[in-house]
Amino acid sequence: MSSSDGSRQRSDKNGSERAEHLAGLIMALARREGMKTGDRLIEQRLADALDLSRAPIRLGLKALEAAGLARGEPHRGFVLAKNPTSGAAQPALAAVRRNEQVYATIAGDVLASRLPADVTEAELMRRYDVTRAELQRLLGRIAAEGWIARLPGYGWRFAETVSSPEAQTQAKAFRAVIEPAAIAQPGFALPQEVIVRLRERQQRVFKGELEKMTIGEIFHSGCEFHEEIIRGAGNPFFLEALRRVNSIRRLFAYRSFADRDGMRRHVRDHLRLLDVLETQRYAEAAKLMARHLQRPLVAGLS
Amino acid sequence: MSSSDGSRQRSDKNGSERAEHLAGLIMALARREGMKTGDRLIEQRLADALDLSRAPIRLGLKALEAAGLARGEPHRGFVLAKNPTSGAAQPALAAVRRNEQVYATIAGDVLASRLPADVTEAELMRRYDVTRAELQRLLGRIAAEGWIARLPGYGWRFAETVSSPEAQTQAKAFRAVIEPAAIAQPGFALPQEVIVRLRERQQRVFKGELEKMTIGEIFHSGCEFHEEIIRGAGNPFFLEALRRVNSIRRLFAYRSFADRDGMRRHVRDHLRLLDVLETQRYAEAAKLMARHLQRPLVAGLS
DNA sequence: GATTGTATATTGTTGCCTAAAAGAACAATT
DNA sequence: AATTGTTCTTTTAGGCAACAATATACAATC
Repeated sequence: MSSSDGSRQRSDKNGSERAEHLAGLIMALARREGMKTGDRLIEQRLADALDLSRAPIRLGLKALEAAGLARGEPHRGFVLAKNPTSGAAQPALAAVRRNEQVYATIAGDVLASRLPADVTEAELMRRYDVTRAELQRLLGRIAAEGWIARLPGYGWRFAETVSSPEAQTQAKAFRAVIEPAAIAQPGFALPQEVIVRLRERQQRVFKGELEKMTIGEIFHSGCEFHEEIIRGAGNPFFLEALRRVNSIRRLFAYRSFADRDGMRRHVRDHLRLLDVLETQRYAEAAKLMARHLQRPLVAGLS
Repeated sequence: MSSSDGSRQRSDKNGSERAEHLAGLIMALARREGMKTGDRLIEQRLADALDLSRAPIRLGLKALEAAGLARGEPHRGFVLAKNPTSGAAQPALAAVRRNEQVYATIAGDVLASRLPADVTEAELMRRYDVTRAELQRLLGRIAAEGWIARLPGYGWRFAETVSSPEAQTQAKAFRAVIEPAAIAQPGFALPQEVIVRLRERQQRVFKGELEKMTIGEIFHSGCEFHEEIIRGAGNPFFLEALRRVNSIRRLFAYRSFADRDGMRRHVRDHLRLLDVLETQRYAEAAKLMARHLQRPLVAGLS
């Protein structure tokens, strides 16, 4: 990609890269929340949602204003100037994606077995042209996702989980066990407001917005749905396990392409499931979930 | 504990601390493997088992010799001079444990909710009197075990998983789902040699060695048994999920005390399970496992 | 009363450097 | 043929400085 002369300084160019990144995060959040032009962007609200303080949020908002996506007036805060799903919002979102590039590249290399199981940090720094700090943050994240682990001595080792070609099937088999079982747990319950929120989002996806969404967003939305439901078991181990599987499934998702029709059917499944859950017929819901997860893969989703 | 004047330099004293640690690792391995006085300590073998190279192993062996636990002759390598389960071997093992102290302290504080959910690195450095590097390694490990996660901004957040008082029950409920399900998976199979190895170890524990083992070792042995079995499903997601649960259960294990009788019954369950697995009656084995996991808690083990 | 603007303290990052640890290759020994 | 002893190179860790990002508290404004 870039130069190979070892100079790897942070390309500060003109605008702060960090600010653009933050702007992207805010825009992505706005999209997820289904916000529209004219909606207020309240600092504290955003800060809470993104687990940050107001200071970085403010940076992002200013960058958003500079990009013409938000309008701010003194003492009155910021307001969305463009619809987050519109074309104008794309560049800001791309800033986030660019930040994910190295991650995605590594993921791809591991999936394609272009990397040995054991690697050293220096090797990775050279290969992907990143600083040690960037790499370490990245490795930390990957480690948390569970597909790399530190060796006692030097270096890291990739989990076999990921590179194996059966991983996708195995992930499905695993989910087919834990998700229905979670619903069938004694204390399972899903608050009404959660059901409402989930239904609303699924319906929004169902009619209309599907076409505008990226694969990443579609996938993310699906994960959120399932995670929200498994949370109802009140047992964090189920949630954790699903999260982990999903973070690995996401790696595959980058490669699959969208099948909009299959996805429609998929979302319909979700809506039906919500109906059953609402009436607290959990045994039935568990069966429904099991069937849902046994459906043939739709663009790597489920 | 130690001084509070902020001076926290690596106390090199006389002997290298690292070497003692390595010696402890070797001794612990020798115990696990059931080695006896006179057995050879082959460098490459040890290096492979501990995922290290020969250089650090050699350091550990020298430290072991200095402690009188191993005897070495030129060009003939090292030989165990004491039985690893004997009292003489205790100090070396303690060196490893000392290294775990901070980890255990943090674990205890989290379990007892003496720490807030969100913490900063500086706070932890002050509280536990460790350098940043030590802390980062520790946090990395804890993050890999899944009970802390980095926040986007400053600081870290502990998972609710751990601090909740129901965690133990929830871990059990989760295992009661995945372990039998793993055995019931279509392609489940356990190689004969694995069964033999597991049976051998369980029998060794059953008669005799139980009394000599520490709680940590007993727990470790139990985990290994279950992990080895779930591995038979050939689906790494099951194994990973169990590993993660176990690493959290280990935190509780520090607090529970051993009930030797309950453990005998427990090991008997294991042996019976192996018998059924050997004859490939997997459906039956799955049921047996389910029952095994529903037994009342025995000193936090199962 | 909620939200924004601003100032300040705290926290984490980065780069540089030296030292120490680990890995790899090969010769020597049994 | 396997294992140990030795040497050499690569890789990581530690500490410290300056710096950048973040959090927090409080005043100002709507």
